[in-house]
Amino acid sequence: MKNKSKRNSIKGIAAELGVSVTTVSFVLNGKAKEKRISEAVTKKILDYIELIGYRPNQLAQSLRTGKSKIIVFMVEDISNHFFSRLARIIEDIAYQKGYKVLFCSNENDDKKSLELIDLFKERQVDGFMIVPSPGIQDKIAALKAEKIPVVLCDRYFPDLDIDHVIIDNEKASYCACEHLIKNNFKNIALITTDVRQTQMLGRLEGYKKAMAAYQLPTNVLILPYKEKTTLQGKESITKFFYENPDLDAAFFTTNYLTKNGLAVIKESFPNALNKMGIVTFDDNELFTIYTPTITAVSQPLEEMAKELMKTMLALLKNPKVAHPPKKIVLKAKLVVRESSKVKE
Amino acid sequence: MKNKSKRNSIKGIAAELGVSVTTVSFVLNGKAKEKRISEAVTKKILDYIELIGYRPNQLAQSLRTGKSKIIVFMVEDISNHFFSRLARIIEDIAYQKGYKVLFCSNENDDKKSLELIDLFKERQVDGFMIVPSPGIQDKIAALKAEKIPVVLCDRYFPDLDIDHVIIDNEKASYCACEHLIKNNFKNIALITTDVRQTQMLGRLEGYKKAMAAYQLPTNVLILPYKEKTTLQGKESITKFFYENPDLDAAFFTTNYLTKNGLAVIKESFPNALNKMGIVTFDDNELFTIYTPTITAVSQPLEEMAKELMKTMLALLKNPKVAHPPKKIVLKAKLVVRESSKVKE
DNA sequence: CTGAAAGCGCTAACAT
DNA sequence: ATGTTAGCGCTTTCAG
Repeated sequence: MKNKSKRNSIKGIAAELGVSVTTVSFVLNGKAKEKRISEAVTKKILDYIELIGYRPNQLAQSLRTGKSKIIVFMVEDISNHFFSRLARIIEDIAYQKGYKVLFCSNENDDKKSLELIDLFKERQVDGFMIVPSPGIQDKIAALKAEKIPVVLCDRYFPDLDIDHVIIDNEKASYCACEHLIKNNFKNIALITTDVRQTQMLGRLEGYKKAMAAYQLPTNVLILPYKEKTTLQGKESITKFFYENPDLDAAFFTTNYLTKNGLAVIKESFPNALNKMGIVTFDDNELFTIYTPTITAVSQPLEEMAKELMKTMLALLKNPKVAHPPKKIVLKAKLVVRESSKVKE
Repeated sequence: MKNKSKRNSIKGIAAELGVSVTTVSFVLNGKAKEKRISEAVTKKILDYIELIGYRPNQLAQSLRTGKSKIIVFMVEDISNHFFSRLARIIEDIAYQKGYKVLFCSNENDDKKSLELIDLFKERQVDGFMIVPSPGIQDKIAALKAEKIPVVLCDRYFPDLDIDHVIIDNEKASYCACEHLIKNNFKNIALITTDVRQTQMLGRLEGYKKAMAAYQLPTNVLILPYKEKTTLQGKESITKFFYENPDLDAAFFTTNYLTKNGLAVIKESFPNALNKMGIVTFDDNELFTIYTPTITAVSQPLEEMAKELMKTMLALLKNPKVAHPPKKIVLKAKLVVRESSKVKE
């Protein structure tokens, strides 16, 4: 028997078949016709490759061509329902197009983001799809300057001309609030975080504009991002509700806040559950089976993932060429359920 | 100014500094002492590297060393809460140890699994952590034969001597059932899928044994895996409940079944919600705020991830050496909540 | 039509 | 103590 380990390379194949590596390489890359390799030789090579189940070493290929066929999808937290669902869709599209996706979580932390980006640059990934932490504007600009494909997602930097796909947060928020208002809620709280990135600012703005438009008071609770899952966070919400007994509705700007908020309501204000209007950003299947079912601003995950990949693939095709950045703004959908119904 | 693009390699640095590539390489790899490079030269190189922000090309490094520092974590569906949470923990540990993780979803489909494995082998990943689909036993054996590190997760192949980390499904299931029984439920349904892998078989077996031990009747609904999220799946559950009006409790063997089950109960049997005993496999924060709160078999995610990575790292350290496979069986925890309380 | 050879960036055995 | 050099496996230019 042959030395298997040695045969698994172009060189080995060439030696075995008595042809040159060039010929093998051409055949492998479908350039047989173009380079006018004889039918016979082509077939011989193809058959042999089939026989030994040869697959080219992607590492070597990447080193040579400078393309790794890997793209990075950096999110806040891959275990967050919103991001993991996005990731799943992106995965499918990418694999279809011959790309692998490296997922990673930056926890919305600048240091971690920067480290990760550098790490992946060393690895020569072909592009970055990033849900950016607040302070990495310069790094993103640097990537673009280096002609490395970058697409931002969920939030972006207004000062930067970088491709991005986001939703119209302000409008989505405005609509959600208006919906509550039209259902007779008059004292609506906004529960949000101290994150000062575009997505959250937009949601806050939408709320403020809606309240102003209908001349209603604003009641905003801003929680530190760090408390997103802590007991402390729950306590702050509890306190806020106690101090504002007149509230008749609550709008949560992101899914982890909603979890905490619902927990607080259940624990400390059980009566409120059916009296208060409740709307949340980010949908979840479980909201359809909650009692009451929860009204949610549902982001178009499928569409976002598609646009993201479309934009990325376009950049990948021509990374060196300057192009006007694609700024894609999608619409979210308000899924009306029981929790925001008119109460008597 | 210097030609930046050219300087970003060992060769460039060596040229710039008038030393040899070897010296640079040694310094880079912390072998300065060992190879007795002079302090002065070492410092000069280090400083220069710092200055230009040089980072070695991992691709080239990998090609040379044969190690890519990438491990694969293949799960059923990365958007499934159970798997995405596992992934998040694994990600952290891996990065700490200098590894990146490529996540992918096989949808419990053999064809997809095999394709993915081959894809990643071409990419020379260092190891595989796999939640295997039912029919890839041979492929797993082949990987092991090739001395490629593999660790299975969540389920395994009893005929194969492969490292794995799983939970004691039978016992977890038995305990859950026993808990229901002790709370006076006498007609307990098991709602499961037709997946015939160890994890599901264990859960079924635990149920059967518990029912036998307490001389209670069994009521098993087995749903096709394909219907896991379809309307069809819901209809089957509805039908099952209609045809078995005596049921006083339901045990769902996996999280997507629970979602469907709760939906069905809410839609078609709203009274049952507070009368029936309900227990589910796989915990979810939302279960703590559901009404009633839902009793769940909670898998030790943190511990699973840690053991997985520990096992993988051990293999990685010495891939060529035969070793007795580590078969790690963890215990799940029953988190008792309102849904399984004694009803009157 | 096919082959020889350079080179992607890095490591490490071998030489000095 | 530092330099020379041979590859890792592949693509591609240039020569026949």
